[in-house]
Amino acid sequence: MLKSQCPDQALGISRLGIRAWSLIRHSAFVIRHFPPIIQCFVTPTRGHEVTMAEKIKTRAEDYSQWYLDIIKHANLADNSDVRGCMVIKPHGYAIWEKMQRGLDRLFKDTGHVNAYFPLFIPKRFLEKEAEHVEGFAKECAIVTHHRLIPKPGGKGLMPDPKAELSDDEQLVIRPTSETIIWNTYKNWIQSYRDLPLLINQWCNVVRWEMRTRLFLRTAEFLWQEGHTAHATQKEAEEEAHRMLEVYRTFAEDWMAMPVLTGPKSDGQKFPGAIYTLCIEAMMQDHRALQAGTSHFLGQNFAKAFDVKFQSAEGKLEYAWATSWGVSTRLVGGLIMTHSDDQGLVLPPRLAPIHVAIVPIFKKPEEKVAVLKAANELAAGIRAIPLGDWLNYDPIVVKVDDREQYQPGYKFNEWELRGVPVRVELGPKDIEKNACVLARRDVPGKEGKEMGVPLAGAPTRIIEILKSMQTSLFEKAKKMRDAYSYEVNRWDEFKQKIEEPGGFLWAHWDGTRATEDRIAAETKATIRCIPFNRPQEKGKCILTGEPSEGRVVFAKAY
RNA sequence: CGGGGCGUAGCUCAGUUUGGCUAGAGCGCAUGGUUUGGGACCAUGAAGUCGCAGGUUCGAAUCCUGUCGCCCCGACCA
Repeated sequence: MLKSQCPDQALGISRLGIRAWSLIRHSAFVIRHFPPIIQCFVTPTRGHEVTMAEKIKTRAEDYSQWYLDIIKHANLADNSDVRGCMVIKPHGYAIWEKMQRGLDRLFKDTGHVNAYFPLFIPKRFLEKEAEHVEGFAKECAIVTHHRLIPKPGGKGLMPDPKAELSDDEQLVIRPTSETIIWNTYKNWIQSYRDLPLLINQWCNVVRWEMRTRLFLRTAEFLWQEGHTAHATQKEAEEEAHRMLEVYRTFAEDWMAMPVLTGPKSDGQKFPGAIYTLCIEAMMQDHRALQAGTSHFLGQNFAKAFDVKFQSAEGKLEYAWATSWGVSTRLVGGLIMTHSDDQGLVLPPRLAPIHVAIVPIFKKPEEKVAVLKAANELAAGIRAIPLGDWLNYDPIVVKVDDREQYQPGYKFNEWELRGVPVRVELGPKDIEKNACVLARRDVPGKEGKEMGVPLAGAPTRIIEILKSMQTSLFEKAKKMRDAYSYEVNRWDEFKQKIEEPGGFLWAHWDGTRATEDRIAAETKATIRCIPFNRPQEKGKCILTGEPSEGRVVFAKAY
């Protein structure tokens, strides 16, 4: 019966065996021309969603491909020709810039200043702190020569043997800067009056990773690293906790990404630290992402680099240290926390573009009227001060007046790029002095508001942006809570970590050996020993030994 | 670094088994026209050192060796 009503469908089906696309493309055609028929034919799938499938794999189909597709099609980054390194494209970099600005202000508000230390670190510096050396030695890029010469006989260049650096001169590209910085602090710190020293640097670092993944783990990445020196242990520990709280604030209030906070187990801490605090988030595939770390370094680096100061009592003492960092990995976390199968979803406070206005017109006189209204509306939105909420940055409104694309194409494109609010403005709206608003976090019709009066649109848009910021957080938190379990039996642990995955709150005997065994059997590691865990003694999930409280296990990125 | 898969136009891929005419398609791109409220259509056109380097051969995208890169699974990993 369907065939007789619409011969095109039969054609589409017969092509299926030859090429899947034929059917898909063909059904898109059918939809436009025979709207009543599709309902029984392709059921709920709308034409543009089928087309989207050409570009983005769904999360259910292939989560890691979905992640890569989003990055590619939202124009965030490319793989480069350099092994393990990425090119961050303007739209991706704009997100990082937003993060930098937000974080930098939080750092400044807590008394920190920025400085810059060298990219090259003398190898001998790295050797000075035993645990630190061991932690980083395996993944260093090393500078051994300082000149290239033509290869004998052939094309190409080679390091000049005469320009080889002596063992003592060899440099590593910084994997982190504790050593060069503490070597410098030796000269800056003499008296307790020089403390605390609260310094941050924005820079790149290199870690020679075996397997890389855009934004989440690359050989070179961008980050900030704070390095502070204090007169007392108490002050340094407070600093480490304060900066973790800064990270939590940024993750939750700006990125709308809920995080657990707490110390790492000894097995997971930073090499050279007394302890490491972390923020830990859950991605949509229920794996954990370490999103930031803050370390209490004790006097380890002060001792290694002989950083002593004279106290008020006139005694010579070693300084107490912290370091803390977040990286472009946050961009990966942001993508995996909020995005959907249509593309990128960005929380408004970090969106490089907040509002896209899509004008719709056919006739020249319509074009004039619509563009005028669009520009006036854009000006009206820009005129609303958002102050602190957007870090005193202007709200960015784009009037998409490109004429080579149709409105439908633009709708999809702005969705793909994660613009929080889209305005649709055409002749029908102009007649009513109104417009249509669509919010990115609610896909389809439910996310659209029709007939919003133009005069009130700017304030309505701001309301939507603000509500979107909180609802993205709530949605992410709901997902995390839905995949967090208290687990008490080992078989249950093994089964849950496999399917559906998530955060497993389980008792642990506190030993490295047990942690390693659990990791070996299940690939789950201790992500965090949450500050807010309930007071509850118990028995270790694996060994049955006494446990002080539950820790959070998960598979991690 | 181990196992598997894959590198052909910006993207997705066909062609490789069995070497042989001038290397193809769709999408995208450019130009012109018709279009424009959820990814428009027609016409014309541009675009490739077949990942790279050697080798075998009269002849290599195709066979051989090496190498680089990507994806998946391990190992590794603030």
